[in-house]
Amino acid sequence: MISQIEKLCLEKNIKLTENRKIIAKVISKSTDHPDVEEVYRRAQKINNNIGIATVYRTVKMFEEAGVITKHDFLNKGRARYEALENEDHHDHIVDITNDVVIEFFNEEIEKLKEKIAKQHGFELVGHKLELYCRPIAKLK
Amino acid sequence: MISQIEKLCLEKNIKLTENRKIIAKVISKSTDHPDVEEVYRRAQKINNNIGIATVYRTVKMFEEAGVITKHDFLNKGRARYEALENEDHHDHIVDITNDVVIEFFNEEIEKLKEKIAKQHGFELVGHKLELYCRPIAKLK
DNA sequence: TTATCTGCAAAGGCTTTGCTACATT
DNA sequence: AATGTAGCAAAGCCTTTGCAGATAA
Repeated sequence: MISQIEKLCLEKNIKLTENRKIIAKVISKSTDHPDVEEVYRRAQKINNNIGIATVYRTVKMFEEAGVITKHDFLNKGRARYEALENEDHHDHIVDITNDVVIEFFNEEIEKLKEKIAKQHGFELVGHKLELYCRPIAKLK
Repeated sequence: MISQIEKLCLEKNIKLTENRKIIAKVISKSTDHPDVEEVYRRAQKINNNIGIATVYRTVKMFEEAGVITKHDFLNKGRARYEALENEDHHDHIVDITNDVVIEFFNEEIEKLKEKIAKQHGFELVGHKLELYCRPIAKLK
């Protein structure tokens, strides 16, 4: 089973070494937007010879090639990564109580972003939308 | 003329020393979301005895008190600040060609943010929306 | 006086990079 | 053989912090 990351790497002529395959696999299988330390930890379970510098170099490379996406939720100064699966762009709700990230997609927001950019004389090339939230307390 | 920052500090019982007044003034007068180095440079023109540690301490304090707002446009890992004037919340268009930041407000987006949070069972407590754009090339 | 603030330099956290050995073509 | 890759440790960048002197209430 080839991951989306590996597929994109092939398309973009990024050589997939053993280490890179491991890192690609770890990120592909993660649904929790792990940071570099966490990717490193998970990668080490597969091959404990891997160095953290390699993880840093690889995620940077994947990100610059547009193969994975980088986030810095809450401006914490610590990068977190996710694979970008197919074309399904999405935004994020950050549950600040439980430190959990939830993905969502909203067509209206997508349209508004384009519209606003255009109104100001710009072409939209990227964006960032994060909603910081607390779970609504359930009443008994 | 008392700035909005000073006013908020009074309300929140933040002691306004000479240095803090200078920093408040610098940020109040800036429309370009300066980073710490830049606030420091501008503050030094007013009093060249001020240290950069004081700037770091002060902007952090102002930010935690909700008196100014911190950004990290494009995840560059460098904080930039702006005063929050009255209640006029706004989002940002980042012109990546000219490295200029433009503010905008869109009522529909505001409503959608609330709605999306609610749909997912959350209460919205904050958010971040940045549109990364390029100016549309003018045709002759 | 007592608590707070400030400047400086040192330390911290995350990330990048120089170097040398290693792997792959 | 030649080019690119990896691990380690060192360096870099932005930010925070310990400390001692200065300031303010």
